[in-house]
Amino acid sequence: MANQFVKPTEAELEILHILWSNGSQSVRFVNDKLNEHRDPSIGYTTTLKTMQVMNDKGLLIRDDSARSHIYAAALPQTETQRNLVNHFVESAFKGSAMQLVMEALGSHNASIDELAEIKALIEQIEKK
Amino acid sequence: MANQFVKPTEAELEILHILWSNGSQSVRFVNDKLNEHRDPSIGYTTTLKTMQVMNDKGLLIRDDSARSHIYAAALPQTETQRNLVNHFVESAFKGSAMQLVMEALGSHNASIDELAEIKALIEQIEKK
DNA sequence: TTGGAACTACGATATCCATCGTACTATATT
DNA sequence: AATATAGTACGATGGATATCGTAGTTCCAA
Repeated sequence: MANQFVKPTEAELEILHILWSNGSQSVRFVNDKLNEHRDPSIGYTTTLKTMQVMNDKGLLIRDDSARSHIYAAALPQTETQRNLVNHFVESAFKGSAMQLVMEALGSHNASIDELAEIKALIEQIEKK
Repeated sequence: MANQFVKPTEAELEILHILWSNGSQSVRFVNDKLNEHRDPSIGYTTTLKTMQVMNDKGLLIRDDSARSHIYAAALPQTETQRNLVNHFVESAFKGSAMQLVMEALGSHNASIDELAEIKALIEQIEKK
């Protein structure tokens, strides 16, 4: 049992999304991104503190060789999302992942291309 | 804006599952169910308190005409799950429900029947 | 070379969540 | 009737989360 999953909080997940999309970045960058579409805005030290906590939890990796520390997500996006889905399926759907799939398919708009992609994935699974 | 979604916590969701599966029940029943597969067990007053809070939040409806109060889930399971999926898609997948579908399809085992059911649903969506 | 801008560290706070203990009340048993 | 049993009400607590303020440090620019 190497990696025990640490579930990020909502605020932490937002920060992870920014780092996944933009690569390793400073607190300043992340805080600015967070506040791009937000009112009231989040204070700089709030973001700093959160990222320090995330570093302690092992969610982020910090490079403190320069004056301004640079943070990176410790796990890739897909792996974290897989863990989150596992947890969510358990708590909200009592383990029935397919029920979740049906719900997500049903009440959200899917494009033609997306539907085709999903059908392809299903057929690939069926071939096994 | 009639019904503002109240997101149940993990503990509350467990209680909701019990009420969805078993219909309206007393605190005693719910607490016993919760402890069926659990060690250490949860104290009776813990469950009582949680259900009282859920009643205040509007997650449960209480019939207190008898000495032992009877609680029911305020919303049906499917509606609550739809709200939870909406929230989850936003926070974990930045709104991309289809990415969630792919993830859930990919890393969980689906039976032949379930896959067929999903394909049928997709075709139904495509016909629109 | 010194004063301000930008950065980190960290303590403090308010709120929420899960949990429990105690006090009180109503019913059931002897 | 007296006592035990089972229920409700509710305050208290510990831990996590999100937030911010203050103190201290480093660097650059006038």
